[in-house]
Amino acid sequence: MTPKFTVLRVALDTPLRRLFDYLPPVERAAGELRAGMRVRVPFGRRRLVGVVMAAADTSQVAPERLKPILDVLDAQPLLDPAALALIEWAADYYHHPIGEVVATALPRALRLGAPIAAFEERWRASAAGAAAHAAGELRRAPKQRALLEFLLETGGAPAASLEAQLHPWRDAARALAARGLIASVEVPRERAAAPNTATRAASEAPVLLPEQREAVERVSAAFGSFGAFLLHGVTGSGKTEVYLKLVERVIGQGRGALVLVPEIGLTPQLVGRFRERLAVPMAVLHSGLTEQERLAAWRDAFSGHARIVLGTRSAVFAPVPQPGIIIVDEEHDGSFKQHEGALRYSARDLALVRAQRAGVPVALGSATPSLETLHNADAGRYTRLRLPRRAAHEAQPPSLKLVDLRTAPVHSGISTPAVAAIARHLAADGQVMVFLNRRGYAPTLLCTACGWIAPCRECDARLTVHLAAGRLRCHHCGADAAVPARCPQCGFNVKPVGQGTERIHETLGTLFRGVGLARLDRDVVRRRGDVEQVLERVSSGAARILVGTQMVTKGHDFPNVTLVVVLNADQGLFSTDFRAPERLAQTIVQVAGRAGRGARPGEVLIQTEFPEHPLLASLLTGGYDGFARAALQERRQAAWPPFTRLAAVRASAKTREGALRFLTDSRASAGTPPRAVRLLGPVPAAMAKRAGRYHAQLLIESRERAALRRFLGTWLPAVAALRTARQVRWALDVDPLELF
DNA sequence: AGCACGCCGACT
DNA sequence: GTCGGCGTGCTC
Repeated sequence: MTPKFTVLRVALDTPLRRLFDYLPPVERAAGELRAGMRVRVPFGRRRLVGVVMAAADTSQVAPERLKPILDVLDAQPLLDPAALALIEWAADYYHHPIGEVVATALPRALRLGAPIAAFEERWRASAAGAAAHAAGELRRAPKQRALLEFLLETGGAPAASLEAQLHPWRDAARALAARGLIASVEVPRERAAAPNTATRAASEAPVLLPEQREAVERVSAAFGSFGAFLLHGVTGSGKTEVYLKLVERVIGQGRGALVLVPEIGLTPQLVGRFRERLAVPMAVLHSGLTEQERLAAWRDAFSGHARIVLGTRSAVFAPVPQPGIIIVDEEHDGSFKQHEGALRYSARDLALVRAQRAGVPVALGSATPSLETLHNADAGRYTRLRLPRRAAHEAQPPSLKLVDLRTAPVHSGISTPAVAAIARHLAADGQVMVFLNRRGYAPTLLCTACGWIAPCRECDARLTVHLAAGRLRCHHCGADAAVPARCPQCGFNVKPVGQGTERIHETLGTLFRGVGLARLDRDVVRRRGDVEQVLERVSSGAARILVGTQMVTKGHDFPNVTLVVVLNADQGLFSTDFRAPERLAQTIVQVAGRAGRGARPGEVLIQTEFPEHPLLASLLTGGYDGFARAALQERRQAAWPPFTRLAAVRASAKTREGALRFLTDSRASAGTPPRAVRLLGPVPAAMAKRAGRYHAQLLIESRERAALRRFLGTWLPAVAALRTARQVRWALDVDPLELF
């Protein structure tokens, strides 16, 4: 029987956990509409852009309440079936309203209805225009004459270049067009992404080590079908060369590649290497782009013009027609997890799902794989490929040593042995990297008389002293105040206590006069290109000591760095967060990996008050593998992930009670949860007050992924419907990375 | 989330 | 007498 009518199920950017049914647009056949196309629809009093997820011939909604679609925005689906499947999977797995997942997947411009097919307005002179010009007309209209001349000389130009060169030109154009002397047309935009200017041919690529070749072959053998690979290569082992080779092969087969990287602003070198080696257009997506740039990159990827999409977290949703491989570089990096805002997703995990749906291999690369990934490799779900050696010939793994801060003399945060080592390496013509995960001058401003400590009014935190700027700043809410000259409590002297990168930089400057110094942290890199400038000072040798935070650990390759000093390994040794040891080990191994990448051997000094701590001991004797084995054992015994599954409901409110009340109500609405599921809490967050709001969380734990999913599926709609839910900001975080 | 409707306080 | 506070309800 033929259906009486067709409805389109549309995803709309609202927190409502359902699709909305619409009638086809008037005077258009429903058959023209396909899943993945954007439509404009009436929604209450508003008009919204949504995405058609499916067509159906019945609706739960009474027919008289169905409204017709106003407009169809796409001629072709903006989201292909694979993208829709990924979105549906994410909505289901993260228990998130599908409309918001769709919104997360699209750049803002497309969400608001911008066309994906890129057309531009081009102007050209007509034959009449040429004749008029030849006849010397328009003598009394200089603007019009200039425009006409310009168009005749250039043979036509896009509106954008007229805007740039002849502004104002619109009135003149209108006048000329009215006389038929010039005309405008909408034509397909010229390609935005220029092909990479490959300066090194593939044949000039470095010769791969046998294990690199093996990795390339093993992954290549899986082309055309799903397979997950862990590319576990020590720092400096040449993972990037493996990626490049794989991408090159995929491109050679006429397919595309998706490459995910952590925070791209910090790894300009990787983008550079792709551009240098692969002579195809590449779309680069990261958070530093303007909306226009993001849209342009998306268009390039969507049209198939850019065959390589390289981007950060949200690029996991970017279109890649005919994908051949997905690569996740530094898969352990926390920035793949979105832990704020509406949809909290792991781009690494979604990359696996996407690869599976697309039937292509996915390669997860890291020198310090996450314990989850190692566990999956152990369980045989991922194929483990090892790169145990450094690729640069002669490069040796660095030697790690601890400096016992209980016995070694320390001045301004740097121990005497560390100072001696720095002097030694500088004398031997080496470069030195000093790592401290704390920016600013000092973490505390203290009154020496009464013990007052500068607090943040809005957070349970101390203000950090930024001396050069003369400001006190909160690193949690951004609060900013002048450094007081005297204690506001007793009027006595205040002084900065403790060490930040700014102060260490200053100290090193006095200890090593005349030696070039550079600093790399969020305070010194404000604008685009700042990171490159600092890195350039290091690679050129102008700076011989680099002081920095986490930023220095990210993939930069400085062959002359022979010494790395970790100033304080102790934050994280005794954290309540069960993932803190993993993060600390990853940071230490990553920063240590910056040493000895050239011909000379590297040395790593780690300052600690707890040299006998098991984490440090296992790192020193067994390296990251040894640490990971021990840590996984502990996780198993303590029943933490990856041996159990976690989710957290996080809430914040203007009062502590408000946040806790909502979570208590949430817990109550669960009734008696299934046996496999446990609810823990609610508890206030470790730093309960942040930016003037009080944070609390309720933890959900289960031994079975499926049981957790089922429970959340029934419980969450009830939570969302709670009366108290309206009075708080809340979100579900599935597979949370940080517990606080 | 928006956006409206709907009842109770301090002001043009 | 109104402007506007946020509780409640609805969106195909």
